[in-house]
Amino acid sequence: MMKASETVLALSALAHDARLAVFKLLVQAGPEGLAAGVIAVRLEMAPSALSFHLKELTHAGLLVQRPDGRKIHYSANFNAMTELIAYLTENCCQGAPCELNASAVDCC
Amino acid sequence: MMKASETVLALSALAHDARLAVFKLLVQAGPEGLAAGVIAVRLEMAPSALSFHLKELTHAGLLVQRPDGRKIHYSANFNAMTELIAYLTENCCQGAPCELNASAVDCC
DNA sequence: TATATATTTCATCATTTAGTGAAACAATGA
DNA sequence: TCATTGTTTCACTAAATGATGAAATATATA
Repeated sequence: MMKASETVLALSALAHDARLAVFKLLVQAGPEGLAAGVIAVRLEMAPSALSFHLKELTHAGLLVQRPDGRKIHYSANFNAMTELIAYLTENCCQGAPCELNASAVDCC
Repeated sequence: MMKASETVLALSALAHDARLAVFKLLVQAGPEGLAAGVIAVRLEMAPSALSFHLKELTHAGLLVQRPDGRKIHYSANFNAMTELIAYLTENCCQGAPCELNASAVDCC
């Protein structure tokens, strides 16, 4: 189970346009992930800016790094995201039951 | 369905120790919510600091304000939280299926 | 070894965020 | 009306965040 401090770290990491876009892209890319340079091209970001955001997401445990020659592949840590959602769901449902909408139910 | 920009706003609002604590407290408190002063006492926060954070959460759509005499009651907007969770769940599950852990499934 | 490629790190700067205490505002009750 | 209570707003300050471009690092290839 996730601690509040870890949750805040993960939320902070995702609470930025560019970082949320990076995470979504890497979720779409699947377990193999994408090289930093590919992400930079796809999202039209400066390499140094992207590197900064990748570090934030990785530090929060939401991304995993894997060296591949002179490239570095980043991929989404699905387990961390699942734990984050679980934490929020618990806090959402505590006290009063919540009705998840169709899309959320379909998804899992 | 939630937009990315709205999601970032909600995530930013929750990405702070004090604000996450406020939101959790108000979820526990249920639909009636709590007066600002009660929240301040429970969480040992300065009134002006709390007011700042309540404004952030309200602006993000996560809280609802209700005047009650000279008190102001704040309550959690469960629908907004549900939408936020739905957005994250969709992004979590897109590309590769995710297995929600037991606590999350039990909850809803 | 020299060069090119991929990414990170660093220094700098502007912006945003958050805490503090005083003052202001609104609503109630004497 | 005056004082009290509950909350917000304001001005100020400190700290954190994010963008930028240059330099550094590491790996691969000629």
